[in-house]
Amino acid sequence: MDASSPSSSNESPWLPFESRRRARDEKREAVLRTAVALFLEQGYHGATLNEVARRLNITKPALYNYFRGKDEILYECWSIGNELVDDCIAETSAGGGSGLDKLRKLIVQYAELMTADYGKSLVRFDIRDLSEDNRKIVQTAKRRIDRAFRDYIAAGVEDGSVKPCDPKLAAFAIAGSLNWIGHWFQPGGELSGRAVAEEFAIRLTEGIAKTTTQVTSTRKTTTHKAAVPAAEKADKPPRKGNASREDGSEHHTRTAAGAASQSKRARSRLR
Amino acid sequence: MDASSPSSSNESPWLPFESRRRARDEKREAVLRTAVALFLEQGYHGATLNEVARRLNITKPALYNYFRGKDEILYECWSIGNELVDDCIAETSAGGGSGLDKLRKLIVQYAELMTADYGKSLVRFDIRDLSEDNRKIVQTAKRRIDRAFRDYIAAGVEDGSVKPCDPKLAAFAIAGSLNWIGHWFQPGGELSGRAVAEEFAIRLTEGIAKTTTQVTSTRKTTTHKAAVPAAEKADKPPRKGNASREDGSEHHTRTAAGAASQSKRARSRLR
DNA sequence: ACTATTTGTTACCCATGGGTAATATACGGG
DNA sequence: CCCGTATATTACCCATGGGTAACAAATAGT
Repeated sequence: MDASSPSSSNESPWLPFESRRRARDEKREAVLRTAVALFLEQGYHGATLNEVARRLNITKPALYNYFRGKDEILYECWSIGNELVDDCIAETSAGGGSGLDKLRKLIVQYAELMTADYGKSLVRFDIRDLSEDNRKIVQTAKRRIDRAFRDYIAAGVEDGSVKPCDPKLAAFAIAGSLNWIGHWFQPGGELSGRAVAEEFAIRLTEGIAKTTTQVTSTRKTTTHKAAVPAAEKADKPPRKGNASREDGSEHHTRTAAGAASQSKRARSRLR
Repeated sequence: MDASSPSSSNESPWLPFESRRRARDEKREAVLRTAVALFLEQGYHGATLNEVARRLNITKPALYNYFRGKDEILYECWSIGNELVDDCIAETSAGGGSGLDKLRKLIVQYAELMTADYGKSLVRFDIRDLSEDNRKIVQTAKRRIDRAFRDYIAAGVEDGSVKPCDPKLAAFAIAGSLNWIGHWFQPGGELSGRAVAEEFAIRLTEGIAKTTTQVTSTRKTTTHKAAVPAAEKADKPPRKGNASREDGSEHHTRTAAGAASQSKRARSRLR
């Protein structure tokens, strides 16, 4: 299909060796991309491995070169999404600002994740379809995400940027709205994921923000066109480039255990 | 079709006949109650009909006296939940008040529904597991629910009780928070369903309400259960479709089509 | 070219669980 | 008492799809 002819001529002699590994990883990711799309489209149980394979122009047993089984594929899809969320949390936690600021940043990023496949997998897939071990990992990670929301809210209450409220319920309310995006959002719609994300960041914090967004009644800020504060070009995804990738890891990622913690693995270009 | 011969017992001659029907309906509902609990507990695909039957102290084929198949059981579970929601909407629509008032009433009732099994089935079950026909019904009903939220919000914007906003997005945000309840709420927790519901009614409208909400958290509002018109004898199927069940041929339940509309069927004590 | 490894294929296995047929039992009615 | 209906049971079918074994083809290393 691609990149077959060159590389051996003027490239490093090591490259063929590495290119094979890279080809493998790319194939692995291709499987995941196809699988997550199919799982979302037809549901985990409705989707068959035969269909996954067919869309990749291979046959079912070939998939078993890369994954141990269907449930591991599911887990890996989820895992990628989880890493993306972890990155969001790490980034918002690292950045400064009040509790409310952090909360809003997290909402923006989380919301946008929910508009993409791997993000959707976090909320659309059923945890019970995973193996015992992986299910525990997922549950733990979900608690961590929940805690991030609660912590930011609690911090906001502390520093005065958020009205006094029950962080637990407030976090549930916010997370619910955000997770729901993963159910209704379709890329073809009139709203971009980014637009939805920024709208939600305002809307969901309007009720608990103490720094009132002061909607002066004279300006009707129609809120959904251009009222959003322009969102400083803070889109810096190119932070911390994809440096260390070939840290000779197990070529199967297998065991899947312990993979949900360190999210810095800098997945290349996802979504 | 009635006016048959009297009978021998001290009760109405109709009674044995009717008591048998009632027994049947009770068994049907028992199946549904068991099924919805099991589906929620283990997931639709994880739950087996054998297990449903086992919990009822019967065997799998006995279930087929009441339902045509697993997917119909799923649909009926969903249908009950949907009727409950329809009742909420009918009630809030009938009551007066501003758009915001209606919205809050709907939120309270909808939220409390989400803390019970049949309510959860609305958001936890996968629409794709239904038959083609039933899936269409569900989709239509979901749109109707969504529209209720949007309409109330839009009405609120009109009458000035709600800040100008995009009803579509606001409805998504609110519905998301509410639906999420169906995922995290567990009856054993520290918060009652009612408490969560009333908290959410305030919290979710705080951002869009124009009238500043004085949070008097002890809001013992409206009727929720007793407000339903008694209608004990209302078991007579209304003219139209639905027909009387004793049309020997299809002793199963009406193809499930068209059952999602009329919600006043006064299900006995659910939840 | 020869060999070992990776990666893919064809052909198959088989556990699962939804669904059905044949049949037994309880029961109301004449 | 017998019949018809409703209900339940036992025993079975079988489509589905995840998973595997045996084998073939491409590829790297020598």
